[in-house]
Amino acid sequence: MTKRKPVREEAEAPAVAERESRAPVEAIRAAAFAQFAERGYPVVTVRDIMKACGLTQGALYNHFKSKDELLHDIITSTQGELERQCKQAVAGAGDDPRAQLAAFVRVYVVRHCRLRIEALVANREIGWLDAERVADIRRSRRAIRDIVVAIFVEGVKRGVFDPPQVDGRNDFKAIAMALLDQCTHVSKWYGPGGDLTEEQMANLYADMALRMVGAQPTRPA
Amino acid sequence: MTKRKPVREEAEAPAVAERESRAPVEAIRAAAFAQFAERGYPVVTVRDIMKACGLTQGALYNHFKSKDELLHDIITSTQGELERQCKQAVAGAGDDPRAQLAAFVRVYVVRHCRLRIEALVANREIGWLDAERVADIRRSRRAIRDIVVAIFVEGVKRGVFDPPQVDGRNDFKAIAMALLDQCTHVSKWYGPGGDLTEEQMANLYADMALRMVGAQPTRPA
DNA sequence: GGCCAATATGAATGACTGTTCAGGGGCATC
DNA sequence: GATGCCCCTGAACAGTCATTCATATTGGCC
Repeated sequence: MTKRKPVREEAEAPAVAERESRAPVEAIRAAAFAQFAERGYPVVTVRDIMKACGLTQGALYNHFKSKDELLHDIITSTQGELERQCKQAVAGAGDDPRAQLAAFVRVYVVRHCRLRIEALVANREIGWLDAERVADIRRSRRAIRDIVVAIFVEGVKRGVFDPPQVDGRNDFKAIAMALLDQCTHVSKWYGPGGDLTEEQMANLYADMALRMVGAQPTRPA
Repeated sequence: MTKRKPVREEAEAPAVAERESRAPVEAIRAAAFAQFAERGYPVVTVRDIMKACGLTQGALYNHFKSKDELLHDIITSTQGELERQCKQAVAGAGDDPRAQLAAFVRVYVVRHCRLRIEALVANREIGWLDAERVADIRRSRRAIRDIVVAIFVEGVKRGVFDPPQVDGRNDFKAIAMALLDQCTHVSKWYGPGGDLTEEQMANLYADMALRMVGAQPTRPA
Protein backbone atom coordinates (compact mmCIF):
# COMPACT_ATOMS: atom_id res chain seq x y z
CA MET A 1 0.00 0.00 0.00
CA THR A 2 1.87 3.10 1.15
CA LYS A 3 5.28 2.30 -0.08
CA ARG A 4 7.74 4.66 1.52
CA LYS A 5 11.46 4.78 0.95
CA PRO A 6 13.68 5.67 3.89
CA VAL A 7 13.79 9.28 2.85
CA ARG A 8 14.97 11.53 5.63
CA GLU A 9 12.43 14.23 6.16
CA GLU A 10 13.95 17.50 7.39
CA ALA A 11 13.18 18.53 10.94
CA GLU A 12 9.68 19.94 10.80
CA ALA A 13 6.61 17.93 11.76
CA PRO A 14 6.74 16.74 15.39
CA ALA A 15 6.47 13.11 14.38
CA VAL A 16 9.86 13.07 12.73
CA ALA A 17 11.57 10.39 14.75
CA GLU A 18 8.43 8.37 14.75
CA ARG A 19 7.82 8.53 11.04
CA GLU A 20 11.42 7.80 10.26
CA SER A 21 11.57 4.75 12.43
CA ARG A 22 8.21 3.50 11.31
CA ALA A 23 8.46 3.90 7.57
CA PRO A 24 10.38 0.77 6.54
CA VAL A 25 8.69 -1.44 9.06
CA GLU A 26 5.29 -0.28 7.92
CA ALA A 27 6.16 -0.87 4.29
CA ILE A 28 7.24 -4.41 5.05
CA ARG A 29 4.13 -5.05 7.09
CA ALA A 30 1.88 -3.78 4.34
CA ALA A 31 3.61 -5.72 1.62
CA ALA A 32 3.64 -8.93 3.63
CA PHE A 33 0.03 -8.46 4.43
CA ALA A 34 -1.06 -8.09 0.84
CA GLN A 35 0.90 -11.13 -0.23
CA PHE A 36 -0.19 -13.36 2.64
CA ALA A 37 -3.78 -12.46 1.87
CA GLU A 38 -3.48 -13.26 -1.77
CA ARG A 39 -1.32 -16.35 -1.75
CA GLY A 40 -1.00 -17.66 1.78
CA TYR A 41 1.81 -17.50 4.29
CA PRO A 42 3.84 -20.59 3.47
CA VAL A 43 4.14 -19.93 -0.24
CA VAL A 44 5.06 -16.26 0.10
CA THR A 45 8.82 -15.95 0.32
CA VAL A 46 10.86 -13.38 2.14
CA ARG A 47 12.20 -12.33 -1.24
CA ASP A 48 8.66 -11.71 -2.50
CA ILE A 49 7.83 -9.48 0.43
CA MET A 50 11.00 -7.46 0.28
CA LYS A 51 10.95 -7.06 -3.45
CA ALA A 52 7.43 -5.69 -3.16
CA CYS A 53 8.76 -2.85 -1.04
CA GLY A 54 11.89 -2.30 -3.05
CA LEU A 55 14.40 -3.99 -0.80
CA THR A 56 16.36 -7.21 -0.84
CA GLN A 57 15.72 -10.24 1.30
CA GLY A 58 18.40 -9.61 3.87
CA ALA A 59 16.90 -6.30 4.95
CA LEU A 60 13.94 -8.00 6.56
CA TYR A 61 16.09 -9.11 9.44
CA ASN A 62 16.90 -5.57 10.41
CA HIS A 63 13.24 -5.17 11.39
CA PHE A 64 11.89 -8.58 12.33
CA LYS A 65 13.52 -11.55 13.94
CA SER A 66 12.02 -13.95 11.44
CA LYS A 67 9.26 -14.49 8.92
CA ASP A 68 7.21 -16.06 11.70
CA GLU A 69 7.47 -12.98 13.82
CA LEU A 70 6.33 -10.83 10.96
CA LEU A 71 3.16 -12.85 10.58
CA HIS A 72 2.54 -12.82 14.30
CA ASP A 73 2.97 -9.08 14.35
CA ILE A 74 0.38 -8.64 11.62
CA ILE A 75 -2.21 -10.93 13.13
CA THR A 76 -1.99 -9.64 16.67
CA SER A 77 -2.49 -6.06 15.65
CA THR A 78 -5.58 -6.96 13.60
CA GLN A 79 -7.01 -9.10 16.36
CA GLY A 80 -6.35 -6.51 19.03
CA GLU A 81 -8.16 -3.87 17.05
CA LEU A 82 -11.15 -6.17 16.56
CA GLU A 83 -11.40 -6.88 20.27
CA ARG A 84 -11.17 -3.20 21.05
CA GLN A 85 -13.94 -2.28 18.61
CA CYS A 86 -16.25 -4.98 19.92
CA LYS A 87 -15.86 -3.85 23.51
CA GLN A 88 -16.43 -0.27 22.53
CA ALA A 89 -19.58 -1.12 20.59
CA VAL A 90 -21.13 -2.95 23.50
CA ALA A 91 -20.13 -0.31 26.01
CA GLY A 92 -21.70 2.40 23.91
CA ALA A 93 -24.99 0.58 23.31
CA GLY A 94 -26.68 1.41 26.58
CA ASP A 95 -28.26 -0.93 29.05
CA ASP A 96 -30.51 -3.20 27.00
CA PRO A 97 -28.95 -6.57 26.04
CA ARG A 98 -30.89 -6.50 22.78
CA ALA A 99 -29.29 -3.22 21.82
CA GLN A 100 -25.91 -4.49 22.97
CA LEU A 101 -26.17 -7.64 20.87
CA ALA A 102 -27.33 -5.71 17.84
CA ALA A 103 -24.52 -3.19 18.23
CA PHE A 104 -21.96 -5.93 18.63
CA VAL A 105 -23.09 -7.81 15.54
CA ARG A 106 -23.29 -4.64 13.51
CA VAL A 107 -19.74 -3.60 14.28
CA TYR A 108 -18.43 -7.10 13.88
CA VAL A 109 -20.10 -7.63 10.51
CA VAL A 110 -19.23 -4.25 9.09
CA ARG A 111 -15.64 -4.76 10.07
CA HIS A 112 -15.53 -8.21 8.51
CA CYS A 113 -17.09 -6.89 5.31
CA ARG A 114 -14.81 -3.90 5.07
CA LEU A 115 -11.54 -5.42 6.23
CA ARG A 116 -12.17 -8.86 4.88
CA ILE A 117 -8.59 -9.21 3.75
CA GLU A 118 -7.33 -8.62 7.24
CA ALA A 119 -9.88 -11.01 8.68
CA LEU A 120 -8.98 -13.63 6.12
CA VAL A 121 -5.30 -13.50 6.91
CA ALA A 122 -5.87 -13.56 10.64
CA ASN A 123 -8.17 -16.55 10.40
CA ARG A 124 -6.40 -18.53 7.75
CA GLU A 125 -2.75 -18.10 8.56
CA ILE A 126 -2.85 -18.39 12.31
CA GLY A 127 -2.04 -22.08 12.07
CA TRP A 128 1.51 -21.43 10.92
CA LEU A 129 2.48 -19.81 14.17
CA ASP A 130 4.03 -21.85 16.92
CA ALA A 131 2.08 -22.64 20.05
CA GLU A 132 3.20 -19.80 22.24
CA ARG A 133 2.64 -17.15 19.63
CA VAL A 134 -0.83 -18.49 18.98
CA ALA A 135 -1.82 -18.41 22.63
CA ASP A 136 -2.54 -14.71 23.00
CA ILE A 137 -4.56 -14.65 19.81
CA ARG A 138 -6.74 -17.45 21.08
CA ARG A 139 -7.11 -15.56 24.33
CA SER A 140 -8.44 -12.56 22.47
CA ARG A 141 -10.92 -14.71 20.58
CA ARG A 142 -12.17 -16.24 23.78
CA ALA A 143 -12.56 -12.76 25.20
CA ILE A 144 -14.77 -11.77 22.30
CA ARG A 145 -16.83 -14.90 22.68
CA ASP A 146 -17.26 -14.15 26.35
CA ILE A 147 -18.58 -10.70 25.58
CA VAL A 148 -21.35 -12.36 23.61
CA VAL A 149 -22.00 -14.94 26.30
CA ALA A 150 -22.28 -12.19 28.91
CA ILE A 151 -24.90 -10.43 26.82
CA PHE A 152 -26.86 -13.68 26.53
CA VAL A 153 -26.70 -14.24 30.26
CA GLU A 154 -27.94 -10.77 31.03
CA GLY A 155 -30.67 -10.97 28.40
CA VAL A 156 -32.01 -14.22 29.77
CA LYS A 157 -31.87 -12.92 33.32
CA ARG A 158 -33.97 -9.96 32.32
CA GLY A 159 -36.35 -12.11 30.34
CA VAL A 160 -35.75 -10.37 27.00
CA PHE A 161 -33.97 -13.39 25.41
CA ASP A 162 -35.41 -16.86 25.03
CA PRO A 163 -32.63 -18.81 23.33
CA PRO A 164 -32.93 -22.38 22.06
CA GLN A 165 -32.14 -24.96 24.69
CA VAL A 166 -30.51 -28.34 24.60
CA ASP A 167 -32.47 -30.85 26.59
CA GLY A 168 -33.83 -28.07 28.76
CA ARG A 169 -30.49 -26.43 29.45
CA ASN A 170 -28.85 -23.36 28.01
CA ASP A 171 -25.55 -23.65 26.20
CA PHE A 172 -24.55 -20.06 25.59
CA LYS A 173 -21.09 -20.92 24.41
CA ALA A 174 -22.36 -23.00 21.51
CA ILE A 175 -24.80 -20.30 20.45
CA ALA A 176 -22.10 -17.66 20.70
CA MET A 177 -19.79 -19.76 18.55
CA ALA A 178 -22.52 -20.25 15.96
CA LEU A 179 -23.18 -16.53 15.90
CA LEU A 180 -19.52 -15.58 15.64
CA ASP A 181 -18.86 -18.17 12.94
CA GLN A 182 -21.61 -16.84 10.81
CA CYS A 183 -20.47 -13.25 11.27
CA THR A 184 -16.77 -13.96 10.84
CA HIS A 185 -17.13 -15.77 7.58
CA VAL A 186 -18.87 -13.02 5.71
CA SER A 187 -15.26 -12.10 5.02
CA LYS A 188 -15.02 -15.16 2.82
CA TRP A 189 -17.81 -14.36 0.43
CA TYR A 190 -18.93 -10.76 0.85
CA GLY A 191 -17.85 -8.41 -1.89
CA PRO A 192 -18.79 -4.77 -2.39
CA GLY A 193 -20.02 -5.62 -5.87
CA GLY A 194 -22.66 -7.95 -4.46
CA ASP A 195 -26.32 -7.42 -3.72
CA LEU A 196 -25.99 -5.90 -0.28
CA THR A 197 -24.14 -2.94 1.18
CA GLU A 198 -22.14 -3.28 4.37
CA GLU A 199 -24.91 -1.48 6.20
CA GLN A 200 -27.53 -3.86 4.90
CA MET A 201 -25.37 -6.82 5.83
CA ALA A 202 -25.04 -5.43 9.34
CA ASN A 203 -28.79 -4.99 9.68
CA LEU A 204 -29.55 -8.43 8.30
CA TYR A 205 -27.08 -10.15 10.59
CA ALA A 206 -28.19 -8.19 13.63
CA ASP A 207 -31.74 -9.22 12.84
CA MET A 208 -30.77 -12.87 12.52
CA ALA A 209 -28.82 -12.73 15.77
CA LEU A 210 -31.79 -11.40 17.68
CA ARG A 211 -33.97 -14.08 16.19
CA MET A 212 -31.47 -16.78 17.11
CA VAL A 213 -31.70 -15.92 20.77
CA GLY A 214 -35.45 -15.35 20.72
CA ALA A 215 -35.28 -11.67 21.58
CA GLN A 216 -38.55 -10.04 22.58
CA PRO A 217 -39.56 -7.07 20.44
CA THR A 218 -37.99 -3.93 21.84
CA ARG A 219 -41.28 -2.14 22.30
CA PRO A 220 -44.67 -3.82 22.65
CA ALA A 221 -46.05 -4.06 19.12
CA MET B 1 -14.06 -40.52 -7.35
CA THR B 2 -13.29 -44.23 -7.21
CA LYS B 3 -10.00 -44.23 -8.94
CA ARG B 4 -9.38 -47.68 -10.29
CA LYS B 5 -6.35 -48.81 -12.17
CA PRO B 6 -6.99 -50.63 -15.43
CA VAL B 7 -6.58 -53.95 -13.73
CA ARG B 8 -8.06 -56.76 -15.67
CA GLU B 9 -10.55 -58.22 -13.26
CA GLU B 10 -10.60 -61.96 -13.44
CA ALA B 11 -14.03 -63.48 -13.37
CA GLU B 12 -14.33 -64.34 -9.72
CA ALA B 13 -15.29 -62.68 -6.49
CA PRO B 14 -15.40 -58.98 -7.30
CA ALA B 15 -14.24 -58.05 -3.83
CA VAL B 16 -10.84 -59.64 -4.23
CA ALA B 17 -9.58 -57.51 -7.07
CA GLU B 18 -11.11 -54.50 -5.40
CA ARG B 19 -9.37 -55.03 -2.15
CA GLU B 20 -6.06 -55.69 -3.80
CA SER B 21 -6.12 -52.68 -6.07
CA ARG B 22 -7.43 -50.36 -3.40
CA ALA B 23 -5.03 -51.05 -0.60
CA PRO B 24 -2.01 -48.86 -1.49
CA VAL B 25 -4.05 -46.00 -2.91
CA GLU B 26 -6.26 -45.94 0.13
CA ALA B 27 -3.30 -46.01 2.46
CA ILE B 28 -1.78 -43.02 0.71
CA ARG B 29 -5.06 -41.16 0.75
CA ALA B 30 -5.52 -41.78 4.45
CA ALA B 31 -1.98 -40.79 5.34
CA ALA B 32 -2.08 -37.65 3.22
CA PHE B 33 -5.38 -36.77 4.72
CA ALA B 34 -4.21 -37.01 8.29
CA GLN B 35 -1.14 -34.94 7.60
CA PHE B 36 -2.88 -32.26 5.58
CA ALA B 37 -5.39 -31.94 8.38
CA GLU B 38 -2.79 -31.58 11.05
CA ARG B 39 -0.17 -29.46 9.37
CA GLY B 40 -1.56 -28.05 6.16
CA TYR B 41 -1.00 -28.94 2.55
CA PRO B 42 2.00 -26.84 1.58
CA VAL B 43 4.19 -27.89 4.50
CA VAL B 44 3.45 -31.59 4.21
CA THR B 45 5.99 -33.17 1.91
CA VAL B 46 5.56 -36.11 -0.38
CA ARG B 47 8.21 -37.84 1.68
CA ASP B 48 6.17 -37.30 4.85
CA ILE B 49 3.08 -38.85 3.34
CA MET B 50 4.81 -41.87 1.93
CA LYS B 51 6.85 -42.54 5.02
CA ALA B 52 3.62 -42.54 7.02
CA CYS B 53 2.42 -45.48 4.99
CA GLY B 54 5.73 -47.24 4.87
CA LEU B 55 6.79 -46.38 1.34
CA THR B 56 9.32 -44.09 -0.25
CA GLN B 57 8.60 -40.88 -2.04
CA GLY B 58 8.82 -42.23 -5.56
CA ALA B 59 5.97 -44.66 -5.04
CA LEU B 60 3.43 -41.86 -4.87
CA TYR B 61 3.69 -41.37 -8.59
CA ASN B 62 2.51 -44.89 -9.29
CA HIS B 63 -0.88 -43.86 -7.95
CA PHE B 64 -1.25 -40.14 -8.42
CA LYS B 65 0.02 -37.80 -11.09
CA SER B 66 1.19 -35.23 -8.56
CA LYS B 67 0.80 -33.98 -5.03
CA ASP B 68 -1.82 -31.57 -6.33
CA GLU B 69 -3.90 -34.36 -7.76
CA LEU B 70 -3.78 -36.21 -4.49
CA LEU B 71 -5.24 -33.23 -2.67
CA HIS B 72 -7.86 -32.74 -5.32
CA ASP B 73 -8.83 -36.38 -5.09
CA ILE B 74 -9.30 -36.12 -1.35
CA ILE B 75 -11.34 -32.96 -1.43
CA THR B 76 -13.66 -33.95 -4.26
CA SER B 77 -14.58 -37.24 -2.70
CA THR B 78 -15.41 -35.52 0.60
CA GLN B 79 -17.38 -32.79 -1.09
CA GLY B 80 -19.27 -35.18 -3.32
CA GLU B 81 -20.34 -37.27 -0.39
CA LEU B 82 -21.53 -34.16 1.47
CA GLU B 83 -23.64 -33.03 -1.46
CA ARG B 84 -25.15 -36.50 -1.81
CA GLN B 85 -26.05 -36.67 1.87
CA CYS B 86 -27.65 -33.24 1.84
CA LYS B 87 -29.83 -34.05 -1.15
CA GLN B 88 -30.85 -37.33 0.39
CA ALA B 89 -31.79 -35.69 3.67
CA VAL B 90 -34.03 -33.15 2.00
CA ALA B 91 -35.61 -35.69 -0.29
CA GLY B 92 -36.46 -37.94 2.63
CA ALA B 93 -37.96 -35.22 4.79
CA GLY B 94 -41.38 -35.05 3.25
CA ASP B 95 -43.21 -32.08 1.90
CA ASP B 96 -42.97 -29.44 4.61
CA PRO B 97 -40.13 -26.90 4.08
CA ARG B 98 -39.70 -26.67 7.84
CA ALA B 99 -39.03 -30.38 8.07
CA GLN B 100 -36.77 -30.17 5.05
CA LEU B 101 -34.70 -27.35 6.51
CA ALA B 102 -34.44 -29.11 9.85
CA ALA B 103 -33.41 -32.37 8.19
CA PHE B 104 -30.83 -30.60 6.06
CA VAL B 105 -29.26 -28.80 9.00
CA ARG B 106 -29.28 -31.90 11.12
CA VAL B 107 -27.42 -33.97 8.55
CA TYR B 108 -25.06 -31.16 7.71
CA VAL B 109 -24.16 -30.46 11.33
CA VAL B 110 -23.79 -34.08 12.36
CA ARG B 111 -21.52 -34.68 9.43
CA HIS B 112 -19.40 -31.64 10.23
CA CYS B 113 -19.13 -32.70 13.86
CA ARG B 114 -18.26 -36.28 13.07
CA LEU B 115 -16.00 -35.78 10.09
CA ARG B 116 -14.60 -32.47 11.16
CA ILE B 117 -11.12 -33.38 9.98
CA GLU B 118 -12.41 -34.01 6.48
CA ALA B 119 -14.37 -30.79 6.51
CA LEU B 120 -11.39 -28.88 7.76
CA VAL B 121 -9.12 -30.09 5.01
CA ALA B 122 -11.71 -29.51 2.31
CA ASN B 123 -12.33 -25.97 3.47
CA ARG B 124 -8.83 -24.92 4.34
CA GLU B 125 -6.70 -26.46 1.64
CA ILE B 126 -8.86 -25.82 -1.37
CA GLY B 127 -6.91 -22.69 -2.14
CA TRP B 128 -3.82 -24.61 -3.19
CA LEU B 129 -5.55 -26.18 -6.14
CA ASP B 130 -5.33 -24.58 -9.53
CA ALA B 131 -8.34 -22.89 -11.03
CA GLU B 132 -9.73 -25.73 -13.07
CA ARG B 133 -9.50 -28.26 -10.29
CA VAL B 134 -11.24 -25.85 -7.95
CA ALA B 135 -14.12 -25.24 -10.30
CA ASP B 136 -16.10 -28.42 -9.72
CA ILE B 137 -15.74 -28.10 -5.97
CA ARG B 138 -17.18 -24.61 -6.11
CA ARG B 139 -19.97 -25.90 -8.27
CA SER B 140 -20.86 -28.46 -5.63
CA ARG B 141 -20.88 -25.81 -2.94
CA ARG B 142 -23.18 -23.63 -4.96
CA ALA B 143 -25.45 -26.62 -5.47
CA ILE B 144 -25.71 -27.11 -1.73
CA ARG B 145 -26.43 -23.45 -1.19
CA ASP B 146 -29.14 -23.62 -3.82
CA ILE B 147 -30.81 -26.51 -2.04
CA VAL B 148 -31.18 -24.24 0.96
CA VAL B 149 -32.38 -21.32 -1.12
CA ALA B 150 -35.00 -23.53 -2.74
CA ILE B 151 -36.31 -24.54 0.66
CA PHE B 152 -36.53 -20.87 1.66
CA VAL B 153 -38.42 -19.98 -1.51
CA GLU B 154 -40.94 -22.74 -1.02
CA GLY B 155 -41.34 -21.96 2.66
CA VAL B 156 -42.07 -18.31 1.98
CA LYS B 157 -44.47 -19.19 -0.80
CA ARG B 158 -46.41 -21.38 1.57
CA GLY B 159 -46.32 -18.79 4.31
CA VAL B 160 -44.48 -20.97 6.82
CA PHE B 161 -41.27 -18.90 6.75
CA ASP B 162 -40.95 -15.23 7.51
CA PRO B 163 -37.25 -14.49 7.02
CA PRO B 164 -35.56 -11.20 7.82
CA GLN B 165 -35.67 -8.75 4.96
CA VAL B 166 -33.28 -6.13 3.71
CA ASP B 167 -35.07 -2.91 2.98
CA GLY B 168 -38.25 -4.80 2.35
CA ARG B 169 -36.70 -7.38 0.02
CA ASN B 170 -35.67 -10.97 0.57
CA ASP B 171 -32.07 -11.99 0.07
CA PHE B 172 -32.16 -15.74 0.38
CA LYS B 173 -28.61 -16.19 -0.78
CA ALA B 174 -27.19 -14.12 2.05
CA ILE B 175 -29.27 -15.97 4.63
CA ALA B 176 -28.28 -19.32 3.14
CA MET B 177 -24.62 -18.33 3.31
CA ALA B 178 -24.99 -17.25 6.93
CA LEU B 179 -26.66 -20.53 7.78
CA LEU B 180 -24.10 -22.66 5.96
CA ASP B 181 -21.19 -20.73 7.45
CA GLN B 182 -22.43 -21.29 10.93
CA CYS B 183 -23.03 -24.99 10.30
CA THR B 184 -19.79 -25.57 8.42
CA HIS B 185 -17.57 -24.10 11.04
CA VAL B 186 -18.67 -26.32 13.88
CA SER B 187 -15.89 -28.45 12.44
CA LYS B 188 -13.43 -25.88 13.74
CA TRP B 189 -14.38 -25.96 17.38
CA TYR B 190 -16.63 -28.93 18.09
CA GLY B 191 -15.01 -31.80 19.93
CA PRO B 192 -16.60 -34.94 21.28
CA GLY B 193 -15.22 -34.11 24.72
CA GLY B 194 -17.23 -30.90 24.86
CA ASP B 195 -20.56 -30.13 26.43
CA LEU B 196 -22.83 -31.32 23.64
CA THR B 197 -23.26 -34.55 21.72
CA GLU B 198 -23.52 -34.54 17.95
CA GLU B 199 -27.23 -35.13 18.27
CA GLN B 200 -27.65 -32.17 20.60
CA MET B 201 -25.62 -30.00 18.25
CA ALA B 202 -27.87 -31.04 15.38
CA ASN B 203 -30.99 -30.18 17.34
CA LEU B 204 -29.63 -26.86 18.50
CA TYR B 205 -28.57 -25.80 15.03
CA ALA B 206 -31.81 -26.95 13.44
CA ASP B 207 -33.66 -24.90 16.02
CA MET B 208 -31.54 -21.83 15.32
CA ALA B 209 -32.02 -22.25 11.59
CA LEU B 210 -35.79 -22.33 11.91
CA ARG B 211 -35.67 -19.23 14.09
CA MET B 212 -33.46 -17.43 11.61
CA VAL B 213 -36.04 -17.77 8.87
CA GLY B 214 -38.97 -17.07 11.16
CA ALA B 215 -40.56 -20.49 10.78
CA GLN B 216 -44.12 -20.84 12.07
CA PRO B 217 -44.61 -23.53 14.72
CA THR B 218 -45.26 -26.84 13.02
CA ARG B 219 -48.53 -27.44 14.79
CA PRO B 220 -50.69 -24.74 16.37
CA ALA B 221 -49.52 -24.56 19.97
C1' DG C 1 36.87 15.80 8.50
C1' DG C 2 36.14 11.87 11.26
C1' DC C 3 33.18 8.80 13.78
C1' DC C 4 28.95 6.28 14.96
C1' DA C 5 24.97 3.72 14.67
C1' DA C 6 21.45 2.17 11.40
C1' DT C 7 20.44 -0.03 7.68
C1' DA C 8 20.92 -2.07 2.87
C1' DT C 9 23.24 -5.35 -0.04
C1' DG C 10 23.79 -9.78 -2.31
C1' DA C 11 26.55 -13.81 -2.21
C1' DA C 12 26.86 -17.89 0.45
C1' DT C 13 25.01 -21.61 3.42
C1' DG C 14 22.74 -25.73 4.21
C1' DA C 15 18.59 -27.72 4.11
C1' DC C 16 14.52 -29.13 1.88
C1' DT C 17 11.28 -29.31 -2.24
C1' DG C 18 8.36 -32.09 -6.07
C1' DT C 19 9.41 -34.94 -9.59
C1' DT C 20 11.97 -38.30 -12.61
C1' DC C 21 14.02 -42.52 -13.70
C1' DA C 22 17.06 -46.57 -14.17
C1' DG C 23 17.15 -50.78 -11.80
C1' DG C 24 15.06 -54.68 -9.39
C1' DG C 25 11.79 -57.80 -7.10
C1' DG C 26 7.38 -60.48 -6.82
C1' DC C 27 3.94 -62.94 -8.96
C1' DA C 28 0.25 -64.67 -12.03
C1' DT C 29 0.21 -66.45 -16.55
C1' DC C 30 1.82 -68.93 -20.41
C1' DG D 1 11.41 -71.64 -16.70
C1' DA D 2 10.36 -67.65 -19.08
C1' DT D 3 7.45 -63.56 -19.95
C1' DG D 4 5.28 -59.45 -18.77
C1' DC D 5 3.19 -56.50 -15.61
C1' DC D 6 2.80 -53.94 -11.50
C1' DC D 7 4.89 -51.79 -8.03
C1' DC D 8 8.70 -50.17 -5.23
C1' DT D 9 13.34 -48.24 -4.36
C1' DG D 10 16.64 -44.72 -3.75
C1' DA D 11 19.73 -41.81 -6.04
C1' DA D 12 19.75 -37.83 -8.82
C1' DC D 13 17.93 -33.32 -10.57
C1' DA D 14 16.99 -28.74 -10.62
C1' DG D 15 14.96 -25.82 -7.98
C1' DT D 16 13.59 -22.91 -3.85
C1' DC D 17 13.68 -21.76 0.93
C1' DA D 18 14.87 -18.85 5.37
C1' DT D 19 18.65 -17.13 7.35
C1' DT D 20 23.50 -15.32 8.00
C1' DC D 21 27.24 -12.33 7.25
C1' DA D 22 31.03 -9.54 5.53
C1' DT D 23 30.81 -5.42 3.10
C1' DA D 24 29.07 -1.07 1.84
C1' DT D 25 26.29 3.10 2.19
C1' DT D 26 23.88 6.40 4.66
C1' DG D 27 22.87 10.68 7.45
C1' DG D 28 23.56 12.88 11.97
C1' DC D 29 26.79 14.59 15.37
C1' DC D 30 31.14 16.12 17.46
